[in-house]
Amino acid sequence: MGNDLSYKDKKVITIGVVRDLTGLSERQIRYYEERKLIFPERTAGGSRKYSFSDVELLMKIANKIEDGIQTHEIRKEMIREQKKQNQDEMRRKMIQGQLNAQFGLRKN
Amino acid sequence: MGNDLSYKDKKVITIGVVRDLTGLSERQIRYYEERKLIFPERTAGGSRKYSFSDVELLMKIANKIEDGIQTHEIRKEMIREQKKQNQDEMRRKMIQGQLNAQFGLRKN
DNA sequence: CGTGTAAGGAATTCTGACACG
DNA sequence: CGTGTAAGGAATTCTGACACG
Repeated sequence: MGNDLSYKDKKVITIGVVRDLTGLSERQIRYYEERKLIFPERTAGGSRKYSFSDVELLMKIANKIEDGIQTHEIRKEMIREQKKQNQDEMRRKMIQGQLNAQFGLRKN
Repeated sequence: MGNDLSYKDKKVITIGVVRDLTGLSERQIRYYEERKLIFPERTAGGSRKYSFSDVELLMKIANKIEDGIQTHEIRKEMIREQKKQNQDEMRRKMIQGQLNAQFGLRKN
């Protein structure tokens, strides 16, 4: 079933609150976006909006940076993980598709 | 076990986003606070912060207002519900206490 | 009673740049 | 490379008040 995109992934938190939640500076938070590690949405007026998932991700990123890993490396890691997840999702869907074809109408 | 106070109840959403999420005006949102129906937290600078629960509650409130119910009535309803919940919680705890006393150490 | 609005000010956020290392 | 900072401007939010009904 398609994930609800419930609270955890809704982009509703402005950068100031994210700063307070993570302890990072706004500069850092914006920089990680520049390096394509994080992707906030924007309000009509142009302010960034983050989700709780983003907040968690930011803390993971901050930890890696503290360990001396560069943003470029972090990005590659993230892309790798993303690919893997996509594959898993693909497999899951294909198997479900097979089952549906043979035993019918269980709507994904 | 004490609820995690996870995403749903964390006060992190500024009034502008709440406005967009609920379709209410900022005026309405602030007024319902004045009438003690909703209790946002504040940032260091004094801006209001709401939770997803608050957003849901606001929409319920808005529905009741549309039905012609006055804020004072809504407040009484809410207090009634709150009392009931407290009682239920109290009973639950007492029963748990009894069980612990007789059969020991299952930590709530 | 519930809501809109104009008013003035303060807090928030934005971008692009310079600095350091 | 990652981060701090001062700069100027725009968007956001706040409060108290007047208005209407």
